[in-house]
Amino acid sequence: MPTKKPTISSSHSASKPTQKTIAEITGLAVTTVSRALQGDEKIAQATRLRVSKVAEEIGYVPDRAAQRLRTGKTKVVSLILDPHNEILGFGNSLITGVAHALAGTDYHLNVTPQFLGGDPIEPVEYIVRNKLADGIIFSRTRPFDERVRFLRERSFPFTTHGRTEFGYQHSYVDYDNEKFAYESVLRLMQKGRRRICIILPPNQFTFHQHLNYGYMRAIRQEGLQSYIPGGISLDSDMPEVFEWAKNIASSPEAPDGFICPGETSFLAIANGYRQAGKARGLDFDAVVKSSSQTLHQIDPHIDNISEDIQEAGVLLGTNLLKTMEHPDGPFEQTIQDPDITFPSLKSFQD
Amino acid sequence: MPTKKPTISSSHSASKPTQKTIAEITGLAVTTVSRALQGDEKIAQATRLRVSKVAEEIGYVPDRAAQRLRTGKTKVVSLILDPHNEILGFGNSLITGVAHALAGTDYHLNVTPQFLGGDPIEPVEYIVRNKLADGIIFSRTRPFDERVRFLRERSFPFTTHGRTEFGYQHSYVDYDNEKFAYESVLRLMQKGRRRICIILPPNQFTFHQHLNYGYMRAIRQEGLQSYIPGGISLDSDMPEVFEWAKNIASSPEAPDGFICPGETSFLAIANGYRQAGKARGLDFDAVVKSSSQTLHQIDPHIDNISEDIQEAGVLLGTNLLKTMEHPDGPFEQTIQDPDITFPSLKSFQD
DNA sequence: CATAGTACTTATAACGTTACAAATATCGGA
DNA sequence: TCCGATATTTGTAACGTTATAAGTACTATG
Repeated sequence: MPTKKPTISSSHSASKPTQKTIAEITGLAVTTVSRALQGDEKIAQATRLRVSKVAEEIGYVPDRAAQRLRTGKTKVVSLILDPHNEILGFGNSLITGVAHALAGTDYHLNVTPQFLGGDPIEPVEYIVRNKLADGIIFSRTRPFDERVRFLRERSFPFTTHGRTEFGYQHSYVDYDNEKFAYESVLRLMQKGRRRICIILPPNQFTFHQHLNYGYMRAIRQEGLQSYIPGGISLDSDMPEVFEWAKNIASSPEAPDGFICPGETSFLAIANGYRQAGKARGLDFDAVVKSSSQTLHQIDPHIDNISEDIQEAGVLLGTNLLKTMEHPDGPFEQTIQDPDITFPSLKSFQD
Repeated sequence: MPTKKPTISSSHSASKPTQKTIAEITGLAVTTVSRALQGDEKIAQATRLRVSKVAEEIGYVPDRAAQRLRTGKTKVVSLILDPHNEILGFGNSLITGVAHALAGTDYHLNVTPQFLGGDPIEPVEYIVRNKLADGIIFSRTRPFDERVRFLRERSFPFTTHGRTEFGYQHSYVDYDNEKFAYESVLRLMQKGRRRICIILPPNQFTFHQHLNYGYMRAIRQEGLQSYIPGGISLDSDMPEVFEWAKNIASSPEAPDGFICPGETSFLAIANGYRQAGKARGLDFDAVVKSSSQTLHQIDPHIDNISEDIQEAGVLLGTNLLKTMEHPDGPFEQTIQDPDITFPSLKSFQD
């Protein structure tokens, strides 16, 4: 007789089924059930099948708290949401992307918002201290990012959205902002623009450098005039940018080409110029980096290079999964290539 | 001698400090430490103080997995993010709001994205089945919402963003969409508009009814003409709405007033009309419900009634906390009052 | 000085899982 | 038939916490 008779004991059917319940039904030991569910090769295939069938039938789901206590693994990934991501669905796309990458694994996604004005290291420290996740994703890296240093020191798995300039490697996903800026300048020149202005992010961020390099490379190469506004950044709010644009528009040194690595700065600038009586396409042009469909849907003629944030989320998720599996590298490093497909100049004219 | 001598044992300072570590240092039993940390009045105040001082010193943090296993409480709140929330920072504001409400409590926020096209009950069932949270927040309720029914049957704490029409009470936060629609009609009438069109959400949602009631009430009361487009809803994407608006704009029955309970539908309509040669302020007017600052920043003259989504998040969070504390009610029910302050008609003219 | 009450502390067990070491069953070959 | 190897299963303990019931010491009372 290959199996002992099922021991009909008092407790199953009531309350939540556990491995113990399965053990009682199958007549196996709890250990065996555990290992069968893990797919351990050392357990007879017949047993594995029988166990998972019973598990299925009685609706067994493993207790994450118990697994976590025993194994030390949370099976959670934390995404730290930057307050600057609030604009135009950035955060949502990122979340959706990461969630997609995690779907099918047994990892859950935990979103920790970083409050405006708080030190960026805080949520990271909190997660590590309280062991709330097995891996962390965060964005807006700086060249010598404190968070990267912190996590690396503790060998805590992470992936960043954005690069750093440390001497060592780590997992990241980034957008080729240098190419974006470079190509944008060329596009504006192609349209006959000569005084090219770029709205840069605050200079502590790595992607400030990348944008700047690409921009300056093209400016120098083509012998154009550069214009980098002092008081305005990608993080300035719209009214501020609007005021600035309105003022500069009527000055003799008014730029005639804008590179906007964010949708809102474009909107503010376009409005400022319009307010000053200057029309886009006539008095100035702009290339915009958009992370949503909104702008393109408002006006498909806007020169727009899109950054696929949801894809970035997927990449961040998969890179982090790999990093958690092999904590000592090789580190997955992915650069998203800007998709440069402008409306043709001809069709734009009519 | 009131305290035993600290037992210097092998293990503290290495590895993660636990209650056991504190017990060894203070010479108390683990149970006492546990109860002291919980602030149990039965433990001498001196002891409580001493324990928390030591805990502080050695950087003790409770192990959430162990607490969860023992108590059955996850101390997690799940926010289910609807894919339709992706537009214009809605989801982010909600997250930030809930996070604010939870800050200072020992609850963590877990964001579960609901994938587009998936059954809305799925994430709810999943969370309940796997006991991933102690309470759930979700949005876009229907009059007889399956999720509400499901959770209520199992007495699982939840708060909804939006009302239902069940005979029983539950905790919710909602926006007074009826008032929004009603006041919007009046505003458009005040501007001389007579053919008023409203873009409604798909009719399975409760807030479709509320918007419709408010709208119809004002339309009838003032003897205006109503226009509810058939093929278009608040969830239609921009190009679709744009096409529709462009077509209707040049027909004899073209509405001259629009109520847009979402920013993107306004943008699409305004573009469609413009494309058809019709100008806002001249040929038509619109009242928009905005959940971000973007629109207002683009043009402060747009008649705009704002819905404070972050506040909604805070309310949802606090309501849920109360519900979890008192699972049998009374249920916190909050209606957000639309802030109706239009630019004055005079100043709009110049 | 015994007694009851009060103030405070503690041992034990348990939550559900898995790692480890050990036991048992099965099989092929001598 | 016995032996060793292989296949499979199992008992025990532990992860860190808290609920329960029980303990001890001290204080007030008569």
